[in-house]
Amino acid sequence: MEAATAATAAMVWFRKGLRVHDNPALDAARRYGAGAASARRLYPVFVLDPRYLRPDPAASSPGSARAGVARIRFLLESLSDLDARLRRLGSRLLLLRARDDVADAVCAALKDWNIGKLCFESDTEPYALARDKKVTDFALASGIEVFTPVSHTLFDPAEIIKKNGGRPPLTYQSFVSIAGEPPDPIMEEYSELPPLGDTGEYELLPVPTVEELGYVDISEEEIPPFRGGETEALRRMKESLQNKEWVAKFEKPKGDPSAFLKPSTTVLSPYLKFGCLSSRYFYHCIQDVYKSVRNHTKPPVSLIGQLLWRDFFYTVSYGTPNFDRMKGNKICKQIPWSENEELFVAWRDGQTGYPWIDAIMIQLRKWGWMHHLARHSVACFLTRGDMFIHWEKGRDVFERLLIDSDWAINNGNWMWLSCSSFFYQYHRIYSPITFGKKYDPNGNYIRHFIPVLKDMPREYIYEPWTAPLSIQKKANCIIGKDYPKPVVDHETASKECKKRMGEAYASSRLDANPTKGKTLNSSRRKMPHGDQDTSNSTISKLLKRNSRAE
DNA sequence: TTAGAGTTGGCCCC
DNA sequence: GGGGCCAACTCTAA
Repeated sequence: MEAATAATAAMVWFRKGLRVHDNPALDAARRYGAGAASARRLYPVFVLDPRYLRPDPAASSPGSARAGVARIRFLLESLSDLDARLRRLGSRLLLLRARDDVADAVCAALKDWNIGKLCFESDTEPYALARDKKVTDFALASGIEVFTPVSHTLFDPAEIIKKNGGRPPLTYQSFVSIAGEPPDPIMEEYSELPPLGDTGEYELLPVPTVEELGYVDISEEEIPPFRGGETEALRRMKESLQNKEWVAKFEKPKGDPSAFLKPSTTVLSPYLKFGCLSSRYFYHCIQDVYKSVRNHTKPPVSLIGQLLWRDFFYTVSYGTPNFDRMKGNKICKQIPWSENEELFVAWRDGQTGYPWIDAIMIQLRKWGWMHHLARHSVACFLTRGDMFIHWEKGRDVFERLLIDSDWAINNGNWMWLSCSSFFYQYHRIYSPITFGKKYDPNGNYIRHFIPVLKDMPREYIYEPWTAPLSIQKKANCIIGKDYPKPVVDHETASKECKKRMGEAYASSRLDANPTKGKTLNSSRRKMPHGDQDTSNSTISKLLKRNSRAE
């Protein structure tokens, strides 16, 4: 009876979905074999991926090649918490280390432990789809039952696409009108789980610390104020939802991006990313609050609206080939971004000379989290606003450093902010000076994340290069020595960017409709007087290029 | 073909 | 802090 009896052992394979509540994969695995004569066994498994966790000394900040140390820490905390919660139910987390490939490690365990049913949450990211296909193919070929419920998102992206005639809805409103109401979460609370199966010769690891993973030089790193795990996720959610008036009045664009001691949003995104919090359970709890108040805000700006945005991007990303790049991506504008490694590095390392931009990038590196509008500011600055650098470069930095880094949402928002898709009003540029000042005129946010500027007087904190030398000396911060001079002039850079965006758009109109001269004429007529010469020459260049192409 | 809508800009004026 | 303008984008629905 010690060894797992055939066909009554189930494995729940955790990847995202690091929670016990509203977890259909866990629920199915725990029910497997109920009523059968033989004893039931449950194997709750997580596989550590060395390619995700191995320190990369060549990286631009502490962490692995794929993830900054803040997210790695968050993941480890989430695993510890999951293990603790499973232990309270008489089980535990079986932590395995993959030698190389995670899928291979899962397949080996399935075979060695004689698993009859494998349950894991469906994951729509390309990397996960490939990995999961490998495991599913192996399991089915071995006669193992496989169950992969959709529970990371409110809705099933494939179903929404089907309802929309085979194509993903490309506007939020059309998404919302198709989506309807999400399925209810599983509300049952377990008092116990089936006993663990025998793991034989397998080495079961305790959840490692970041230090044990080989991150040695991080003692001086600021530890982000957000702890990983389901317990913290539920606590945080309850705390946010307790203030019913705040929930009812929540309007995303009105939040303060410079608030960092007490962020103006819930900061539940990293918990949703790892599945420490179920989006359906969160949705359900918000609806509960709405029932008890007279009025509440509505999508897209409301809290519910934010969850729907998440699902919107998941759906579009699932139905769009090459969603994570410009080339070969049908919904992405083809824009001739420039290459400038020096400017890019200044942006990435928080050395642009614009304190508002640099403070945000430093918060990203240290905390792995910034307010949504702060992300907008720096994304606009890197791409269409000031530097005209490819959104994929910025996407890579965010993807590695954010603790809530989410493939669908991150790529979607980078296309949005760079006016490559979804949003096209490239004349609207975030000012690296006035935008932050509006919320935080004293520059407290800047002073916290860029200590060298902490004594800069209020009137110069957003533009320290304009401070007289005597003031710089008094503030112990000489611009050009202690803090960089601006790497671009926003005035001229943003004008140049608008011009280039206009040209790129004109070019894409030509590509879309090469036979129609009409569109071209009308766009020429709309050109402002001062730019007449350059725009005409640009258009003639485009025409030439276009005729060559034909 | 066209009108209207689109999560969250800056600037100036009151 | 609210409203209108800037200069004009794309996509959808009719």
